[in-house]
Amino acid sequence: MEEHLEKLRASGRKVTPRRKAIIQLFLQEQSDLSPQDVQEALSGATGQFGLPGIYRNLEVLTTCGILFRVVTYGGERRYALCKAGHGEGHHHHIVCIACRKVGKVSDCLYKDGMMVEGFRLVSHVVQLNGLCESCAREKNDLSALQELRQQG
Amino acid sequence: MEEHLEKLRASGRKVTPRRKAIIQLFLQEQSDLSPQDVQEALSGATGQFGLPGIYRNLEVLTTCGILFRVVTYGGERRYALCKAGHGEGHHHHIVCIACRKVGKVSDCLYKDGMMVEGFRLVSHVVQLNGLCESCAREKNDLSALQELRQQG
DNA sequence: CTCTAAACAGAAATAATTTCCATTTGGCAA
DNA sequence: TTGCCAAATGGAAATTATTTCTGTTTAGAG
Repeated sequence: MEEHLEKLRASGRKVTPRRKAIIQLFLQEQSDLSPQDVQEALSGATGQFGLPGIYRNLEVLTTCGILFRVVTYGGERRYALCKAGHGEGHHHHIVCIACRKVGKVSDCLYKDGMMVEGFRLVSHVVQLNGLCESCAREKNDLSALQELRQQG
Repeated sequence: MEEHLEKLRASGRKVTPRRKAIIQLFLQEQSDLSPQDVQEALSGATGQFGLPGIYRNLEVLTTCGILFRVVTYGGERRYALCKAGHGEGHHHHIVCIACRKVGKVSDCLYKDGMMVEGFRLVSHVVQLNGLCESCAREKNDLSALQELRQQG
């Protein structure tokens, strides 16, 4: 937790109860969450959480590198805790399709500047989906995979 | 155009004036388009195009491989003409950040099944952004790049 | 030419996201 | 510690995006 708050301070933002509650939630839930998920999870506990505030805070937490926005082909808005430490540079994430655990991918196969099909690469969006070690051991049936393969 | 209509027929869908008009639009505009862009472009020409119909058709055209949905970190809904021919398998696209030209990336560096950071890769989302040959020649000033680098 | 499943039109419902503004608060400076 | 002020909050309301529904039309097989 403290390491996350440090990122907030480093970017000149305030540490507020709301932000701590949201970070706490992401720490508990190991999955990625939509703004609606966050509202549902936090409502009741600490009074009401309005969606506007949640949007604002998810945005702030993403800006200062505490969360990242998961990329899907469907474009749904979902966030997860960024696994990179403060100051670490370019990286991507890989999400386990079974347990939603998030891993950090430091050495991306694509490097900005490289040539691809006649284009010079300037930026790239990469989101990997896979099975983490423990889930891979459990799931030797591939049926669930097929289902999830298309989700991006 | 005909090659696109063939994809429609191949998937058992009907070739309708609406669908032809949408494909035609994407053929003219070389950029990627949102449903709203499509509505604006097509309204007036052939009477009214309601957004519900546009959503439906963009979805259909995507399903049968004529369009693809561009992936961005922001999650906006934008479509572009798929560069892959009928029956071609797994591929990604690279978009020129200057002229929006789309290129096909057939041999992705990531392969499902490979191991990445302890995960077994099941699916992956890749969207590349770069400069096509002609734009790269023009733009030796990097200022525009910086601006676009974050867009995903 | 007929018939039928698929497509269309568009109103309306729903859901997602942003804007606004009055009130409160974290954290720095005195 | 206390006070200040920019930043954060709360929540209503506006806006925009997306889906659902229903009755009508049409592409294209036979």
